[in-house]
Amino acid sequence: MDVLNRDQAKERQALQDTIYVIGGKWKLPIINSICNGNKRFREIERSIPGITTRMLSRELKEMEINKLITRTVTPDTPVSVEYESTDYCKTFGPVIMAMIDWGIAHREKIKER
Amino acid sequence: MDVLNRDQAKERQALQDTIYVIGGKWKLPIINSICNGNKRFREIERSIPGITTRMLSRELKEMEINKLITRTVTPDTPVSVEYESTDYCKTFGPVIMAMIDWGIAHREKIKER
DNA sequence: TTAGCTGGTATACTCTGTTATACTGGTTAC
DNA sequence: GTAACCAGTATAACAGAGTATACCAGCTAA
Repeated sequence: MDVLNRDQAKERQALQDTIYVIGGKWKLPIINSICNGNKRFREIERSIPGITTRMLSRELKEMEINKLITRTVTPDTPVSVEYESTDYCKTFGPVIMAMIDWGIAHREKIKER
Repeated sequence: MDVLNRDQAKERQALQDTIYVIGGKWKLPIINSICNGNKRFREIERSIPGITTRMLSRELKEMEINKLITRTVTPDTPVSVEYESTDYCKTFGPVIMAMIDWGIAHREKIKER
């Protein structure tokens, strides 16, 4: 395999790795919501119309395991739970921004017709 | 809804639009492969280990319908089929690059441990 | 002539992401 | 006391993305 093909394979691998981590319908919207300052479960839920409590619960758990977010329980009355994005999570910033830009341009393009 | 929230809703919508268009396991790797100069069916197939002819065939059809790629048949003997990315498809460049960058950094990070 | 390339299609199946709906236990407000 | 909020869990079912395997017709090089 020559240098060019080695790079292509590496890039394909990297692309597929990323898809593996943030694939699915909800992970990026959740990350985006939390990065926008939403901390509470119901707050995040409301910020993403269509998501169910079950999906949100599952995704948050998985993302906590993968160190993308932290879950902090404050045992006051009433108990409050706060989710926050880790620095690692914030490295998705450029990916999310690129996708937002594309989505906005896409809508503009459709509107034009 | 105030200005800030309107923006958040717009960004979330754009993000979800993009996920809708390029979601799934194979679309971005296929786009990337074609943008890297692979034109022939088997060539693309070989460049993406693990993909089946069925998935590749299905995705290529859908992407052709959505004007992301063109399919050109040259009726020589033997018949040759060439796929090429459209300019519209190339607008995914920044998204793909951001994801490749993330994937590479992700591997580096894992290697470190 | 037989093996292997091309560009796919056909059939059947699995799997899991996703949805739908209901429910819990504790707290606060009216 | 009852309605509504919080942070979820439980159960069941579904749809479709993805896999596995075989096969086709036409061509070609050994």
